[in-house]
Amino acid sequence: MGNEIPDIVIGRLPVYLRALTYIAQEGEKTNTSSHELGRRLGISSAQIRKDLSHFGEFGKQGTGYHVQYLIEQLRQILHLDVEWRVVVIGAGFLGHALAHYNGFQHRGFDIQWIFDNNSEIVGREMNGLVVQHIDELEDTIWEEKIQVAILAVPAEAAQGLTDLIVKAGIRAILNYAPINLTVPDGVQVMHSDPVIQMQRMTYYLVPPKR
Amino acid sequence: MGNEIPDIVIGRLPVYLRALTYIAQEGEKTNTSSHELGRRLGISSAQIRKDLSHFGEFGKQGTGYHVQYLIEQLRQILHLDVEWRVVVIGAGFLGHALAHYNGFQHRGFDIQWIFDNNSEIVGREMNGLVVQHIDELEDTIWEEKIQVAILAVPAEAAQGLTDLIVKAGIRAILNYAPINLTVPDGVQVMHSDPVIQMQRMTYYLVPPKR
DNA sequence: TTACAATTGTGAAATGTTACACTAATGAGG
DNA sequence: CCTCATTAGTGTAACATTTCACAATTGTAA
Repeated sequence: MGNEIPDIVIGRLPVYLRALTYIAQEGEKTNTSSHELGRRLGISSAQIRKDLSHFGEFGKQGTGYHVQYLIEQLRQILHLDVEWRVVVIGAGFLGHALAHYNGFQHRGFDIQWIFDNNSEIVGREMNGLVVQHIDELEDTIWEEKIQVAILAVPAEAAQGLTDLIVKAGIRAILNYAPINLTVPDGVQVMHSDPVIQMQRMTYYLVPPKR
Repeated sequence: MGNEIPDIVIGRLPVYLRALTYIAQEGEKTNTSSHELGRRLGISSAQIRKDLSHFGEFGKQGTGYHVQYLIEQLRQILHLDVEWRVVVIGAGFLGHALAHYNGFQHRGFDIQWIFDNNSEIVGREMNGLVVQHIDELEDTIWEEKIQVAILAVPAEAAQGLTDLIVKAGIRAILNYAPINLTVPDGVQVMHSDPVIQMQRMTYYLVPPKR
């Protein structure tokens, strides 16, 4: 008991949650099984059962899992039963896209601020948000007790801003800058560099002849 | 001999490559070591050496790795010695951001086409590219022998388009739609749903009291 | 009421990954 | 030439993750 739950298990839970949400939306079934989930996700049913078993017994032999109940349980486990307020840092093309993406809503996140250092962009309106000057970033995080940030700035600026926002209280960073960030223990970072992901795929491809 | 190289090893190579590129740009050293790389990336030096040893002997005892040489070797391993031509599917806010991102250049990728089904967007110019109608997608992939695609469309459209582009010859897909794609064997897919990444982090955070 | 198909949760086995610890090579400095 | 600090590559041990396989439970249908 009291074992650490592997990171890799945590990483799959949001995927399960997303798949369950689709099943719920389809509205055809109130129940599902590890086999169905596994088939949809390309994961073995045993792994899904094992993963869930770290947190409790959510299913029923013979009938499987009640979709809505499992969704609620997963949301609790992942701390998504409250809505996390998020700052976006950088209002260039990517920040602009993030501000306009409505997929955060209903999945646990609410983008409430967007910042940039470019005075031509500051003050502009993006999907209901007004771009703030980056000088106000530190105070905003501090005063509003924001814990989650999305970094959408050039690589050169990323580490400096990271140090600043961590000092101000940020505890989770989704980083789009193509650079490896260094953060203190206890601060979560996820990296999202599209080129890294594409380079990972080309290894398996046969290069074009030209 | 002839062993399969683990996916997880392949996944780290692009990260090594990116770090080496920064070291090369800094221009202060022509050589580096597994220890330095590890320190920068938060990875153990033993792991870096082990990973590289799958592909050959690139270093020299006592002196480490020649940065430029290792960069070239990694680019070859990852099939980045030719430039991959890429189609972006979806010219909404995200597609727009991708079209304007110049970070693909010099890292092995060249976005040459962008498609959308919205006639109000088709014909618009984005960073030198003209948005094409999605009806031309299949023929373009086929005729130009494109193997890499970035999907930036709503979830509802993603699987249908995936089936279409795979049939047309696409072999690697970077998917931004918040849905799990099903593809035939031999087709690579990487998923990039920001919400999944954020949900993974909130598990480790203490939720705000409100 | 009984038989049966479906399904979970889980120990144990199998497989995969990382870390350790050591040998051998290298170059710098005396 | 010798010594020493540095470092790669690697076999093996330690650790982590996945898969297997099965008992137990459930609901359905005869």
